Amino acid sequence: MPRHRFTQADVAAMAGVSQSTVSFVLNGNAPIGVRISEETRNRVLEAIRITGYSANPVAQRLAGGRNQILGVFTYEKTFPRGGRDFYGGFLNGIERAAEQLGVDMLLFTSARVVDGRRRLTRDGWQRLGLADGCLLLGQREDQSELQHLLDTNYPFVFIGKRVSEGGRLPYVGADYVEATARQVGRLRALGHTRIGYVGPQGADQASIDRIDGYTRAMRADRLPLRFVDMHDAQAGADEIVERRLTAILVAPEQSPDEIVDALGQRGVRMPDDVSFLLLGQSHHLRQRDVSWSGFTVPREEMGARALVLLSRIVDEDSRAASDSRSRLDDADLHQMLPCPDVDGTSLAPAPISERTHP
Amino acid sequence: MPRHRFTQADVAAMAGVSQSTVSFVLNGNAPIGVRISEETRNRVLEAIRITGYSANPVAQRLAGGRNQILGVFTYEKTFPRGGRDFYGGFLNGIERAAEQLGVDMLLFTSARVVDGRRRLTRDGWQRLGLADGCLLLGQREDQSELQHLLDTNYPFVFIGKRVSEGGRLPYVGADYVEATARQVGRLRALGHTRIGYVGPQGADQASIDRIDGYTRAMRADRLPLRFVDMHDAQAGADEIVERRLTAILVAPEQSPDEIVDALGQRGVRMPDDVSFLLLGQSHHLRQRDVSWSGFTVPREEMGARALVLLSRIVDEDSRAASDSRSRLDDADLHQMLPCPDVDGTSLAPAPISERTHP
DNA sequence: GGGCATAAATAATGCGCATTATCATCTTGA
DNA sequence: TCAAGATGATAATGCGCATTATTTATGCCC
Repeated sequence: MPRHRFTQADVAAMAGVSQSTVSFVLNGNAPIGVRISEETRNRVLEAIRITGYSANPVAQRLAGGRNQILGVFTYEKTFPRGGRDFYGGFLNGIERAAEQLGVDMLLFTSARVVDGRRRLTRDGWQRLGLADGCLLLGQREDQSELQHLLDTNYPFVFIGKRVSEGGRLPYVGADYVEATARQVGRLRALGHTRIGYVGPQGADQASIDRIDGYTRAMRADRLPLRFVDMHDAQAGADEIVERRLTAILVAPEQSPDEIVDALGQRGVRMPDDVSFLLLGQSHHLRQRDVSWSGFTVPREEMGARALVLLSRIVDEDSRAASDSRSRLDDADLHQMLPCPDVDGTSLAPAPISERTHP
Repeated sequence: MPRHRFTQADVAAMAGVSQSTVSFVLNGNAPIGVRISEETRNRVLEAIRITGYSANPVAQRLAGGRNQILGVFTYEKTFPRGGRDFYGGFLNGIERAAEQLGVDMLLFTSARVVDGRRRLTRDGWQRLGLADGCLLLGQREDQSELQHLLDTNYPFVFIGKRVSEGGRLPYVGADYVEATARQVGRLRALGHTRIGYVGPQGADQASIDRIDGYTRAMRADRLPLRFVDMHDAQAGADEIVERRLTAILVAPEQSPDEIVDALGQRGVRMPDDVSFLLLGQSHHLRQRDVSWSGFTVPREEMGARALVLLSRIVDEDSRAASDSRSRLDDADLHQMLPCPDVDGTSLAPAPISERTHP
């Protein structure tokens, strides 16, 4: 039999006051018309100290309050499997922030899985209510789900840029556009002009932004775009050789190893003949010992910032009634973090031949 | 304004019955004296289908029911940091099981940190009540905390063997004793006799069990024990050379790399001169490319089994009143999983010289 | 036709808290 | 002197559900 834990009523009895008084003391913010004298306040606090009382988070939540739980919903499986780690970095940052904020993390592992992806269905949706708010991670969110989120005014934050829904989706993203353009700059500075791009051309924001950054930077320098199809590593390698590319920007979905292998078979060496810049960390857990140049996505920082933002949104919501003006502006709600460069061993100056005959 | 979600009362109204009837239909188990006709039952179910009703887990919990949340408490930080990954494998298995059981995972990241370790203090303790039960991971649990857990009858399961508290702590552990003894057997079969042990001699169960397995196996073969102090890698390497050891069992807390390096400097090669068997996976995230022989701890399996066990305990508890006999016996409550051998490149037959002159 | 099981359900209660409405007791000012 | 505030609190309510106690038919036996 679960022994009775101290409740506000217990504390109240000990302090000789009513339960509501205890609640007011605890929450600090007594509504207009309710006042607690300093003397009573102290008696209550003393009783709390003695009993070691702490609020039952379930009851808090049911009564419409906050319960210091923030949820994490991932559209794919949360933990690394099959050699791919999508969320590790983010979770790290989230945990760090959660610790600092003093909140617990709820992973929605119960959500129904459809086509290998978790869905926020009607029943799954209701479970979100367990937490004060929720972080959303992953690519394949569903339009109707988003609409529902917005409709119900449930606090949430995306990790990763989201432009749909008229910019009403709060997110913390990585600035792929700027970072990718910057990589082109690095290559230009080393004399490269024949710069290719390898990566998916999908509709996900990361792909769009990387390609955008590549396209803009190349156009600004009046260089021709060279998209290499790496569906087949051998054919792709042939194409790279044929077009005499001296540098490749590689999206992390693509395993750069294979390309390097295929090029190696053709006598083309990395980085002397072809430089590689990786546009973010590889998702593949086991990489070989190559240290790639390129940029990294500040995943930890993104996770931490997202949780902090979510926490702020939750706070705002709870005092929305009393304090009309929202303190969260567009810059808070839509954060783009810079992606720092990485200096590895896959970047070298363009071959002399290319520099003399561009 | 969070739009009103469907409640049992809504469903009841639609079906023309009372809220309690809906509750009974949902839970299936109407108490003695309460009966619901098939016809009413169907009407309720139909209303549930139409509304898409699903229970509010918070209310469920407050009312003393279960809410399909299982907690995970780690004494160290949950996610990998500082190059060490303590829990990754476990979490993987836990998540898999959670998905199958249809429960959400709550990570108690809010617990107060004392001396770099999370503590289950009075306030942290109350928060456990958010979940139906909780898994405990990590080494440094506190005696009084354990007592409290037992006193309150809160459902929990340890990951990792626990022998204290008179065997009343449920756990899922790895059989280090058998696995370590088996490693001695592998070495014996290859002609080794001068077998050393490198690892902490602490009071944690894993160390105790590994040393126990080593000691027993060596004694059974009437071989002398050789504990090597690796506090200083150089001194340790000297000792290995001096004692002419041909094989070393290494606990994973110890980084085997350093030992091999130190030995290499003395012209002693792995595995030709000295074989190494690793007693479990290394916690160090970045290892070099050596593939160690030894055994692995089935962490995923442990995590999954522990969650399943926890779930069963929770279920038992809820029907403890009606069904007096407990269906969980000692073998359920104290599971030891075998640790499969790993064939790497660090194991070789004993040098000829040692075989002829043992 | 009164007592009495049985069937089929509902009403009522409480979980622990936040919040709203309400109530006493003092001041003041005119 | 008495209404109008101000002060300091309490009582009451409801969140959504599980559970216990109670009620209302209906058939059946003697």
